[in-house]
Amino acid sequence: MKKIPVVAVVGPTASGKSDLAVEICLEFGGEAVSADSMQIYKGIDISTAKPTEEEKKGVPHHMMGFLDDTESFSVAEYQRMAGECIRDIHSRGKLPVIVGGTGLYIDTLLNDIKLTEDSFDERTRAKLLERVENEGVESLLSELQKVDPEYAAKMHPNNVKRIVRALEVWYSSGITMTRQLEESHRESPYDVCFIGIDATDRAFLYERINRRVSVMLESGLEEEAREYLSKKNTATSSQAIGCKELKPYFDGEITLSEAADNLRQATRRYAKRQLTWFRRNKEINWLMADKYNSKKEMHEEAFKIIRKWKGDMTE
RNA sequence: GGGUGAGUUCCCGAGUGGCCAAAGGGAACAGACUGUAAAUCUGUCGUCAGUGACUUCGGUGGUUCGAAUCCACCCUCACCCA
Repeated sequence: MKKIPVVAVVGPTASGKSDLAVEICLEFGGEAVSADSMQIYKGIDISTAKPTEEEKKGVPHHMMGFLDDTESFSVAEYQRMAGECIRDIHSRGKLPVIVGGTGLYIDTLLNDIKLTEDSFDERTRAKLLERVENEGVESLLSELQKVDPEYAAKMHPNNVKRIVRALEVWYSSGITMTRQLEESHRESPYDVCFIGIDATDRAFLYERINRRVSVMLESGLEEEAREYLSKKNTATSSQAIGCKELKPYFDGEITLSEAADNLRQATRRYAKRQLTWFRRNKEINWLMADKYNSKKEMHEEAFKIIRKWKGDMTE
């Protein structure tokens, strides 16, 4: 079976992914598919740094701003929906360009990871969490040791979330995490050209983040956060960096400038984690943003990589 | 000018004679990550060699077998009285 060609633009927040993706779409006739766990939400446009209509330059962007921020979302749904987008774009003779910083979403989508059926069970999870409260994690960890010693060995006792999830998978589907991990890998239907943006000097990235936060504040982040926080959003979106950092300021606990500093710091730490995630993907062609004199120069470099990849494919 | 309190490793902050390279937290760096992932978890964190050595706790000098911890003087900061 012939694989679907896909370009993936990855990297830490504020590195210039959105920009590059738009230029790639323009150059190669593509459409963007966002791979961002927060940009899927409606509203919170400023805090999630969604590209504006102007910045999109007429390029269609999928998987962005379609979900109400009171709703939860998961990788599985992302995988299914984004997969449909890719097939649709490809069927129309266009090049799908995945852009985003959510490593889990990207890997799950592009490696076509097979997720366990029926392994998502809120009630089981709630029960397990309750047991953590009453019995302590150790009890659950030793239970996991019995059903899946291999996975349990990798778990640190503080890693409550993963221990609980492993047991949740086991009780709801009868499959151990170790088995799930083994069986999840299958032949990907995509031929991916990965472009990553990083910088030789971390400070370069951090400065960009700092600046971006200032711009967000100037563009009305405060208002957006007030509005967002006024609603009840217990779901996935409340984890987003942006509104939650401003809350202590609204509550009068800290000053605006302190909140802004916290926001910058949280974003920098996030960028660091993104880098850690992407660095293990050896297929990524890294572009060092601080090595180029202009955006255009970096974009040209990306084009070159893509042309070569396309050439290799048709051979 | 007088009085009181304080100065600790990048930051905050414990430590009041040996068990102190110095608790704890933060930052930073590195790593993990398979249905909450912008979340969550882990490791390192004075220097060098890797069971040891060396340099640190405002400065200088002293007491002591031994000091971040005690004494003297000095410097800086905060508050109070003038």
